[in-house]
Amino acid sequence: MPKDSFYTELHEKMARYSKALSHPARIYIMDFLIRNTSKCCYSGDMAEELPIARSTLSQHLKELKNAGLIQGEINPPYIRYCINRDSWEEAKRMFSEFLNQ
Amino acid sequence: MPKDSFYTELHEKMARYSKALSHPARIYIMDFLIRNTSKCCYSGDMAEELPIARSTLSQHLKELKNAGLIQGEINPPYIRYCINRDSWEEAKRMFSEFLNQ
DNA sequence: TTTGTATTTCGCAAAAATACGAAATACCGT
DNA sequence: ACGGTATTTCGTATTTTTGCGAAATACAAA
Repeated sequence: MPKDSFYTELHEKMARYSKALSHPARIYIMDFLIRNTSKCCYSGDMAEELPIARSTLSQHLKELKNAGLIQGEINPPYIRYCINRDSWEEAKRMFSEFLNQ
Repeated sequence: MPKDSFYTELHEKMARYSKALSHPARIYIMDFLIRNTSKCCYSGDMAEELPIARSTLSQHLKELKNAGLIQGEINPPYIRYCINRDSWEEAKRMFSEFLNQ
């Protein structure tokens, strides 16, 4: 079913990525994951640094996951999060084209 | 008064710019303004293309203005909008650093 | 001074985002 | 089977965003 919208797929996608990054906690999380690609990044690692409840952090992680920017590798009871490289590359490309056109 | 927040100025700013771009209509507007730097860009020009009420468009313009991304040159009854080059350059720099770190 | 034009502001309603604590989940070690 | 641990989901409250039409604004032209 083709997207029934006035806006282009590109515009919708840009807006979706932007929205995912529109909260300082989520910027923090992405920053954390980017700077620690080698480390295991558990929810708890970030929860210790961030001044928000664990359930709230969990929601932010879910939103980033829904936007496709991150993924969680389940290893109960831990969940190791990391950047979704494909989406991240796409986001990079789109932002860079948009910003530098 | 120093910002009393856990997050850095940079993170706050990134989130603010992202939020400004978190709606397809606002992506559309920015795109329009970027592609028409030579033209006069009146609210009405965009209102004719966008499938939203003029008052709604006006609100989106206000948000982009509040985020510092655009500015309006008043020439009643017209208002000519354009990219705020300084902020735009800053946003470019910040996004590119963030995305490519 | 009245009329017209482009745009914004106001007032409101509906939807979405944000946040928390409590409860649920899912596995491990004992 | 029973706790212990890390994390998520649920229920709920508050705030913010989005959207519209009607009214207001501000100037130009007649």
